[in-house]
Amino acid sequence: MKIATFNVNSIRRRIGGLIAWLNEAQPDVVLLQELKCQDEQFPALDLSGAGYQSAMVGQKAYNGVAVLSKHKIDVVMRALPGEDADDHARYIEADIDNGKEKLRVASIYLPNGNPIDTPKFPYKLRFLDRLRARAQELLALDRAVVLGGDYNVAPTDEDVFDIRKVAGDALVQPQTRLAWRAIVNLGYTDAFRALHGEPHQYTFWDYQAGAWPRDNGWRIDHLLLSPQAADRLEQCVIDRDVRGRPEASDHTPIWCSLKA
DNA sequence: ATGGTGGCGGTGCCA
Repeated sequence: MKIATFNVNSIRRRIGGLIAWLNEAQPDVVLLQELKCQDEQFPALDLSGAGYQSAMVGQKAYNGVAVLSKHKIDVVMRALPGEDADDHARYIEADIDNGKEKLRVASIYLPNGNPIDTPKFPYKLRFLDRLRARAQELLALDRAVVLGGDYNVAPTDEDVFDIRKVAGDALVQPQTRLAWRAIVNLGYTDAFRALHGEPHQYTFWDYQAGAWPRDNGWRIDHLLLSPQAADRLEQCVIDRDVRGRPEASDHTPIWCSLKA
């Protein structure tokens, strides 16, 4: 079972490249973020033509998350509980049933949180706390759970190109990292870090200031695994070359494979 | 040190 997460930065701009990558990588499940479209604009037909069912939560111009799957999708939730006033399309949770097993997944687009002296930062921290509460509930399922997405969190200084240049950024604040660890410490495994110790392995490079050619990146897209999923973890790979293609997203896909 | 890019939607907001 191969599960990927990919912030596409507009599904309509990226649909051609996305389908090309789906055909190559052949993931079973894909968690998408930053669709930047309303429900009726989502290219479900193109995706079904490529062999993927889809479930999504759209929003005009901003945010938007989806689950794609070769197997049956049963949507469990279309928003993260805990803040009724939050109308951003940032969370979708679903069961994937391949006939042999049921996998619980969520596609998460965490708030960026910049600048940190505005209400955007406390919103990010509240979202992280709400996610911790949901992640705790999901552990009670005693099943394989994969919480994937753009967390907008660089967990350590080794996960950014130069901490000195980005020290004031919401993605590296001590409070942000503390809230991230509160989720991990419930018993979730950062799939990439479980298998790779190398520093400076990135999933996002800004469009600005030549960040990609300079490799000025950030590791902020993550796959968090419940114990039952972590037991089965086989591989975790950042498909870095996708970022270098024409009309690329500013993020690149990362995927993990779980043994049967 | 500074300015630099991209997406949406049709102006500034967001990243």
